[in-house]
Amino acid sequence: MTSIKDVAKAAGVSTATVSRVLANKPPIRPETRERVMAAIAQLNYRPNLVARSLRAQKSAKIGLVVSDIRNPFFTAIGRAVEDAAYEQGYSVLMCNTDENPEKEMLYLNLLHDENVSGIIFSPTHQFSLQAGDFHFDIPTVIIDRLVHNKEADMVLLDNVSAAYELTEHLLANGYRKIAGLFGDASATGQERHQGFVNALRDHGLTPFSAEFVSPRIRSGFSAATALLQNADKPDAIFTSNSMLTAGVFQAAREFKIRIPDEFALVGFDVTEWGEFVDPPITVIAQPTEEIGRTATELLFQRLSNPNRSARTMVLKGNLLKRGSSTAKR
Amino acid sequence: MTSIKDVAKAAGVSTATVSRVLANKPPIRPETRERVMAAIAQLNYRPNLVARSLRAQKSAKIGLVVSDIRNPFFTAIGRAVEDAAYEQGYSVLMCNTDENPEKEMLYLNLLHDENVSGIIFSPTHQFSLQAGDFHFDIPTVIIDRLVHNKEADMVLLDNVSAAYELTEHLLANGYRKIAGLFGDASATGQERHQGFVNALRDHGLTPFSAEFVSPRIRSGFSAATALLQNADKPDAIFTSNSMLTAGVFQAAREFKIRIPDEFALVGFDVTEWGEFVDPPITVIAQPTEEIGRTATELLFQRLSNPNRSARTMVLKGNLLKRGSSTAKR
DNA sequence: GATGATTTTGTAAACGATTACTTTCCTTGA
DNA sequence: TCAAGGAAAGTAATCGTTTACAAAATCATC
Repeated sequence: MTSIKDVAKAAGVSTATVSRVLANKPPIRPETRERVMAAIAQLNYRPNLVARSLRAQKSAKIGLVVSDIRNPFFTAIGRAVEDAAYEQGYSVLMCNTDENPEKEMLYLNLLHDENVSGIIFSPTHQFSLQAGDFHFDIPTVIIDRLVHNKEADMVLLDNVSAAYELTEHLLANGYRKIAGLFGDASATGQERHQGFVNALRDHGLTPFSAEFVSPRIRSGFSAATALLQNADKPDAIFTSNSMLTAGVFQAAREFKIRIPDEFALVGFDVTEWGEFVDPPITVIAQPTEEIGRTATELLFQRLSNPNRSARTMVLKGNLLKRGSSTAKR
Repeated sequence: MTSIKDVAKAAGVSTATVSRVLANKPPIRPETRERVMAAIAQLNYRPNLVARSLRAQKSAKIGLVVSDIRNPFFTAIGRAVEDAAYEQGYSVLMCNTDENPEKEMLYLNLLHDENVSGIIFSPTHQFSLQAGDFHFDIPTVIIDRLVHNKEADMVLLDNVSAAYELTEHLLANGYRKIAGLFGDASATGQERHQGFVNALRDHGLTPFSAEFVSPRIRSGFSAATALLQNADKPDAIFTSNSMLTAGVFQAAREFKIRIPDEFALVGFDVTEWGEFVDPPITVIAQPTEEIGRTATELLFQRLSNPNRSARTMVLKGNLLKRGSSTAKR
């Protein structure tokens, strides 16, 4: 392992000089600088980031803590964060919590111990409940899920409006008996429920039904099965996340119930399958790319200005009207 | 920041003793040990991993270098690697190369500079070509793509057999005019082409056509469009990766060509959309979970025994026969 | 050419852990 | 009671950087 000492020796200067050349910190005589550069090139020297991080008490790394990277929503965000970080010369440590508060705490500690400069974090429901008491000693941007904490920046979707708009779309297309399925693992489901109920209320209606279930395909499948096998069926199903949408879709196929002829289906988040199936599914598209990028930028802003007061950015979803919810006949 | 010195002072011992307690390294008098533990708990002390890593010249981190984490194949592998690493107390640094050799080199260097203990790595095509000359100074496990290098362990799919089996399935179901579309970005496409050709040859046939194109949906779409609008059409299309499969599927839908009535479609890799569309797509399922886990285990084996000679594990794909390739009528 | 100001470089102390090597403290046996 | 030997704890060097501070070199001015 060649270290800065070797370079210093080879160039006939002190380690301090080498360090200054590396950091491009004047004053350095051009001549010396060249001598050092030559030695670096010749020895193929690369600075040791660990040592640098120890000395500087920080590192060019940020942590990304999400529930599961296999969720396409988080995959997309992860990618956007990585790209934005890369542009600034930072790298990303990805952590999956599986909605498990213990794993979450473990990773938060790990990131701390690794001297990461900042954290982008989608907290579990349990964390959100106590977030007010939590002290973030590392700059942190919360994404996707609202928490009440003065210290952290946030990037969120306007879930209430998005759900409202999605519900209104169903109403505009003539659907009236609308059932709602909402995830129970985060506050997101509750906000979307709120928008759903608001829209119906503003049109003088009440939900055909509204259930909170665990955000998994299986739960969506069972709930839909129950709804659709009843004599009194809904004419539309509103789902608050793509797992539930998938479950409902599978139930429809299993029981050969045609969409949208027998019932309309709408949900959240762009997925590949949702575009490829026939009919494709109407959804609220979250601007994942923008969320990831914005969160990362917010983080870098805070890194360069630690005293700036916390900001919350609320982004709008984008309604993609597709075949699963065409006008009722 | 509380350091080991603070703990030592609080417990009335030297830093060496604290370190020994932490590492659980006898000899330590039970009484002292307890005093130290108490101080640790009271000060809420957490060892600084950066300092530890600098001193030990290694870290409990491994790097994962893949082309794009948004590719479901790599997402699944990433998740499996993370889980396996987590069990050993390791964390994972994920890097996307976008098939770009420069980015790849940059990340390989970064991982080196971060003192990662090992690397799991899916190399670009360009890297593979020169891999023989490359010296891995960090234990490395290559996945997905064959390279010729004595130093690295490898976990691969038996692509030739898998493609052979997939082609035979088409033949068994009565298809004869089979076109092949293969990715040109890695050796994987070539191996699958090999299996494809072998199977046809062993049945006295030749490909209806065989093209190497860039592994993107768009390429699949154009290639399929050209194939299907010709007067002399294939009765089946074999694709070597899921991007191409998607492109072909979209082309079929765009031009209202029915699968499998007008042509059968088969490919590689499990995707959500491939299961959800009607008919679902016949594919070779790669054991992603197993690939990730095996690679990680191989890495840990090497970490504990650096002299062990390099191993290559070849895993079998699993043919999932589905609606897109039912017997020809 | 001496003086002081300015530019350039070097010295050495951190950062927070680990660990070879010493030192101190007990036991034990004669 | 003392010596020897082992157990327990301490001292200080080390990992590879960065950076106050000190020192040296350079330059301009009179």
